[in-house]
Amino acid sequence: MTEHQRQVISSALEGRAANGKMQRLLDALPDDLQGEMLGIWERATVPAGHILIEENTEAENIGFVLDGLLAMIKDLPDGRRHIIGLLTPADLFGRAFNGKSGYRIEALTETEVLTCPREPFEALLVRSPEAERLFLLNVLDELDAAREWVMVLGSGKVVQRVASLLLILCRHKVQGAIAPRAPINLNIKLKRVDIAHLLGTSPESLSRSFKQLERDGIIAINTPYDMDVLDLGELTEAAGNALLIEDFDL
Amino acid sequence: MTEHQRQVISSALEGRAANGKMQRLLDALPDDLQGEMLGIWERATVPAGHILIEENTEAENIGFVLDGLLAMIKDLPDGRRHIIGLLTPADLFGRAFNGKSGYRIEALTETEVLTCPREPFEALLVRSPEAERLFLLNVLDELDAAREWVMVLGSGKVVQRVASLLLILCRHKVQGAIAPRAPINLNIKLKRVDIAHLLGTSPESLSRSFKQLERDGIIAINTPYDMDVLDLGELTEAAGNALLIEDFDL
DNA sequence: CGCGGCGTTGAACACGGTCAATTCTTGTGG
DNA sequence: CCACAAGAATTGACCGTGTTCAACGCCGCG
Repeated sequence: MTEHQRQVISSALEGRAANGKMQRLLDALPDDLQGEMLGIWERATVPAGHILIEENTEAENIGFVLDGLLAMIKDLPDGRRHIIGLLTPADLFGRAFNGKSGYRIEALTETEVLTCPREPFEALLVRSPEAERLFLLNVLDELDAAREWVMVLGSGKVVQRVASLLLILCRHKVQGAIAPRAPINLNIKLKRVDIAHLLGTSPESLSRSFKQLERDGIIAINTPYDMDVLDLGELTEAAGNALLIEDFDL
Repeated sequence: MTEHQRQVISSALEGRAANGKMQRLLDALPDDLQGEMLGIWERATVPAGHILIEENTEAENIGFVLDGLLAMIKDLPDGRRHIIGLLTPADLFGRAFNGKSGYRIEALTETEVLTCPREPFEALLVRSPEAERLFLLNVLDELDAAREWVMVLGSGKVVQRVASLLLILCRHKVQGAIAPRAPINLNIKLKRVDIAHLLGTSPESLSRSFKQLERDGIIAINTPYDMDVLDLGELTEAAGNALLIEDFDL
């Protein structure tokens, strides 16, 4: 690894949420591959609304989110759109080994990403079982996340889905920290419309659900993008499913 | 590989839907590992209703479906249940490398499976990059399937979800066969209640949706478990989303 | 023959989607 | 700094869809 490469990466990671994970990923690689891995990545800043991977194309790039928020989006023939999942810092996206994508990747906010061409990335995975193992674990996590969404969307009522979303955000926020008794402050970076598309509902219904949770004393809404979860237990209750409880040591 | 092992496996695969895939998986392995892989599997027949992997436990087994139908099921606190996904012949289940499972695996019909202890399976994947690659590809497929469900469940109307389900079943049935013009006969092995839990709706709504599709001339219902898809194009239309169209060469 | 599981049908009601109007916020230019 | 415009969120009213509850028909089985 050249000094130049080290600098590119360390400056890219500077102060980013994705820093820790990226470091762990790199450390798990054999020394000689670390340099190779670093050498193929390039940093980019994309504005909100930018499309990183088009639907139904063989994606030629693999990406790694440093900062910001991306979404996997599917447009329906009737003009509606559906958000299949979110990509947050430290998430990988792109379709290594996996053909064309059935949805597109779009930036919901201005986003910092590392990208690299698919070919050398795949080649590196093929050559390095360690790298492939890391990638496999990453895919397994994505699979869990996707199944979790299946559960959330299967739950009938909208309030339950909203509660579930908030729970997931909470979990993401506290990230293994010990039992959070105090209110958890959430900084939502999604517009109401986007949340609606994510939960398969309308902005109007969302608004009502949020209000209901607030009336029930479960959350406090400061601005549409800033709210506090007052009672995690009640929130879990409101979600109606037994998701994620074990992730907080209540 | 001993002659005995060959016989165990070949008799297990005899006439099974999973035969082709299993053979392909084995062929991709280096010779010396084929025997090892075969040696750890054991065949079992489980009755409908049997639970193969309990929720929230570290699953000690990996499984491979030979025949029948399994489901990933999550029980909700309010007594309702939700089916997250189905496992059909040639599907792998269990949680290699992946900790405890958030749902349980239950047999919906009498099912034939191959099972093996998790430890040696993982060990084999670690030792053989080829095996790991196969596993990775399998997980990637599961991920696609899970995301597909996310889309299906996100679509508002029940008829659309039902149509989507039928489409998926059709695709599964014709499996790469060339353009099916004639009616496609579907043999549904799911009870109405199970379909309801899978689609996040009620049996009553299901019944009405099926009837509507029949009234529209899209399907013909012979018995609740036996129906013909008369017009694949219309069915796709009714599904409302652009899923899977490219999978049939219409 | 009667019982029980399963699927369907019908009616009443609740939930959520849709449309329209209003408020709040944000960003722009005077 | 204020006025104004555009976008976003909320609120309210209405209506379609789906859930719920109940009753009925259909088999398969004891």
